[in-house]
Amino acid sequence: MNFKPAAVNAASEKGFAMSQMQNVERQLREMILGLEIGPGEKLTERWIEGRFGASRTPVRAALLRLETEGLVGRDGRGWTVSPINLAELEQIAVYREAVEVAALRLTCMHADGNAIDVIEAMLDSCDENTAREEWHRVGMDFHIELARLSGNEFLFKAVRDAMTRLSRARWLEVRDEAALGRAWAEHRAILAATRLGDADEAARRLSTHIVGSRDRLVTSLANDRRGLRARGFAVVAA
Amino acid sequence: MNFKPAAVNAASEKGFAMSQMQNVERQLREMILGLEIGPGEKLTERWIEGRFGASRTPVRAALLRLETEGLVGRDGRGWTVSPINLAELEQIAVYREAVEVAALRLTCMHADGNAIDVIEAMLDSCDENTAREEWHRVGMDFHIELARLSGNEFLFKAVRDAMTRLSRARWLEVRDEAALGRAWAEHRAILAATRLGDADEAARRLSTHIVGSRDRLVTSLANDRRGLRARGFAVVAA
DNA sequence: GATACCGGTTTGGTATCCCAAAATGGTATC
DNA sequence: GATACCATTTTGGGATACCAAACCGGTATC
Repeated sequence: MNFKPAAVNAASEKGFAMSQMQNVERQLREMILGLEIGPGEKLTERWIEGRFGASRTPVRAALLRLETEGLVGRDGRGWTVSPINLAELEQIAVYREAVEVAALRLTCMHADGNAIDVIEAMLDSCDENTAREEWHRVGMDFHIELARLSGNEFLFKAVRDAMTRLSRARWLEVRDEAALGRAWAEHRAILAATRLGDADEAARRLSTHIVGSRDRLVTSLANDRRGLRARGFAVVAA
Repeated sequence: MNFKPAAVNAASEKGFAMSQMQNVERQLREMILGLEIGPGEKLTERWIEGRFGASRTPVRAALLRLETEGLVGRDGRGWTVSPINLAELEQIAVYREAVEVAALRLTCMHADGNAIDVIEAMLDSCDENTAREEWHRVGMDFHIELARLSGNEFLFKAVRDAMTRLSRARWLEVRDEAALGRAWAEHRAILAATRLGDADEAARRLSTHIVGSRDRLVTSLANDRRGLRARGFAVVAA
């Protein structure tokens, strides 16, 4: 029987036909990033199949794609949601710094005021009434969109990929209002230097921002490991 | 019928059990990188299925993986071997420079003489009697292994991925003996600076090497576009 | 109580079948 | 000769059936 109950409706989003594979991939990614499925949890193709009303063929394809994003991994024969790995987070920070700084330097060489205005507007859209989740999302998009301005597809994808991998950890981070404010100030300073085309200054500020961000993140997670463990989240030490 | 004729034998390489997916992926990658299937050529799942004696399920899985490597891409509904894209090659050079330099700087901070000896021995293994194909392979492995020494998995994978994407283009490049000698000299100079832990010097030489390499590559391919076209290879302009 | 063993169950890997959409090729029309 | 049109074939997307290996629970043995 080729009857697909609910998934096919969810698929047609604004009349946009989506393949089952894309559906499963998107929904599963959201569940993983939204921590609806905890880091370290086991996944079976059959569970996913039942959960999303798709057969194993698209499920399998989606898993293969998510594997390349580092969101799921193989555990022997089966599938596992990737645990939070502190050592990996530190390595990603180094990687991020390399690609983001390179992208930013490129951008500074042909800074486009309008494009920078758009990014600044993103930052402005967050105020004290904004949900924590939104701050989180905008904080990542800032880096991603900034990298996009470089015009280099590879640097852009590298940054986007790195942010995706950091996403869950950053969501788990206990962040106070002050830290968020500091981050936003740093974002604005980076933008300002970029607008002026001052590559060295922008690069320096971005590096500092990334390193500080990494330190706060790793410290927070290391301190809260007990709490995370209690929620059933696998956390691998640095 | 679940009978698998020859593929299963090729699979057990030194008693090493390999899944059909891995088999198809590896063989197809080799055919693409070895230009046995030309850039721009159309692929059908059914052709691959028949060619390697595997069913469509592992074939599709392999294609999905190769897609993330950039070796195949989607052309509407079907699959295509990625064409040689000059603009992309230039972007990859920028990307490479960012990640390779970052990796090299890390390596310089904890330079391991023995590890560097191993890489130098790789270079030494090439002489006037060495096949062109071997020079080609060692030239890539030099960069990959050097990146591995950084200890950063992400930088390493980024370099490996970049070299894979450059591989076919470099193989197509018309390279004279002199250019090869110059490249090897640059490799040795980079190693020497790295051995001394002179990060700035090593980084400078690596940057120069990459930029020079890019220029020669793009120029060569642009000049030879007619010849490549004649061989049935799709080449997209910068 | 710990452990080794065994049979049933689950699960990923694979082959195969069906379908709708897209490509193809031949034909009639202008 | 070019073009629009229709029948046929091909092809990728998806669903399902089957298998071998891994997993699990219970039992017997020490």
